[in-house]
Amino acid sequence: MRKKVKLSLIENATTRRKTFLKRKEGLLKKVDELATLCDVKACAVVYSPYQSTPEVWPSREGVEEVVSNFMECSVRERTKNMVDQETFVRQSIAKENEHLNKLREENRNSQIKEFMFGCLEGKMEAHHLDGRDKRDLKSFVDKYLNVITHKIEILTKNGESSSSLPPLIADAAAPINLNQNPNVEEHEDILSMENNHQEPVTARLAALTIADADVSAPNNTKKL
Amino acid sequence: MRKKVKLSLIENATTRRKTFLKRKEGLLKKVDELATLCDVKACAVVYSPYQSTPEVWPSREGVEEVVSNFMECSVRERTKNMVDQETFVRQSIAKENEHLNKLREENRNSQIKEFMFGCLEGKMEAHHLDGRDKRDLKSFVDKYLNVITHKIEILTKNGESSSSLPPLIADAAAPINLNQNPNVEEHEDILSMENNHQEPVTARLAALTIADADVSAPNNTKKL
DNA sequence: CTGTCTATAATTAGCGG
DNA sequence: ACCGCTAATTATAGACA
Repeated sequence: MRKKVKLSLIENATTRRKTFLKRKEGLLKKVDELATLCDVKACAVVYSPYQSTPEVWPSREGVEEVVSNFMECSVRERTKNMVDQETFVRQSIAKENEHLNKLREENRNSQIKEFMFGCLEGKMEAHHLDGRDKRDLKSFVDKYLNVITHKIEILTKNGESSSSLPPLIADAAAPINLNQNPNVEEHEDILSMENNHQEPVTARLAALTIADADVSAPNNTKKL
Repeated sequence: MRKKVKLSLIENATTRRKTFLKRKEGLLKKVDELATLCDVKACAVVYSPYQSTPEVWPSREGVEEVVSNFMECSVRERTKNMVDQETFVRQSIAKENEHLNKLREENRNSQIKEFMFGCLEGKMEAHHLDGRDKRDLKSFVDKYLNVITHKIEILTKNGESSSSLPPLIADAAAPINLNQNPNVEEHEDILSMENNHQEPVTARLAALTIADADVSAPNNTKKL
């Protein structure tokens, strides 16, 4: 499997040169596209140990024009929209961290959902929940129940006001029969629940609501 | 389906601005990566109507350093590795055309293969072949037959010299029975034929070889 | 307009010739 | 070294908030 390259100096000289040539190509293409699509003046200068003279885009004159315009600004002006490399990298890192946190969030949510549905199939014993897990699970179950309750209300009202649509949903007190499809791999997202699991699940969910999901000392250990 | 953007000035100003912002980001990131991965000095200057001062990477000093190095070269030197935009675009077009031709080639090959296998299932009547089609089909069939013949030779020799491996392939003179799997969708590539179709097909293919695949006036019409 | 999301297009790392 | 290929990563167009 192709590995995701680490963003740091490529040690192997052959590889480094190859990468350089490929990426320089790509870069010049990007500059060209940017200029063409958006009608802006731009230039790039790349100064490598592989060629005695720097390579530039779009042409010597083009570079000189852009650069002289740049040089004409006062230093104050020049500095205004400037991104120095350190700031740039810091910003990139910040962005990546944000993204990472989002992924962690998603991941945790999936685990909780997985666990919740696992419980409904009676596989509760395998996990040890700490305080945070319990709190999050409770809030997840609550959210789920709210959605279901809301749906039931809507549909009940519809069923009463207009008998033309047959009630789509079983009464919440109806007997529960979950295991008809015992190996469900994907559980639908709670916010986009269509019409699969939610009806007969209700009562069980309510029963499942964790009794002591309260206030143990906050504990950030991630295991769930 | 997201459409492949046409490489020309974006008419809609809002879209153009959005594209500009996104692509400028991407571009600066690429410059950063190139410099980091390959340890080269590089800079980019983008001069847009959206900001009063040009945006640069990696920093004012960085740009000035790279640019002054550039300016120090004699004009002759400067011009050496220069790519002016016109040449650049011409090269891009040439490359794209090459690619296009390769795709045409592939496409034609697929059609011929498709047709050949179609014939083996008796669906020959639907097509009208011109001279070129016939020639290409003949050469395709010949190639195919060569591969098969070669395989048979190899395997026959193996079978004789060492009876430990049972012959994997039927004798070419054996009765033909193609239609056991009548709706084959994918035919394996002729160069990587493993062990599916080729054996019983041989004799039929030979019989199919187009009688008059010869020398009608060259005709470039593409229909097959 | 500015930002987020997602499906698709584009780039490119690693490999084999 | 340089090409071409393909599978993987990355960029981004377009839709939406």
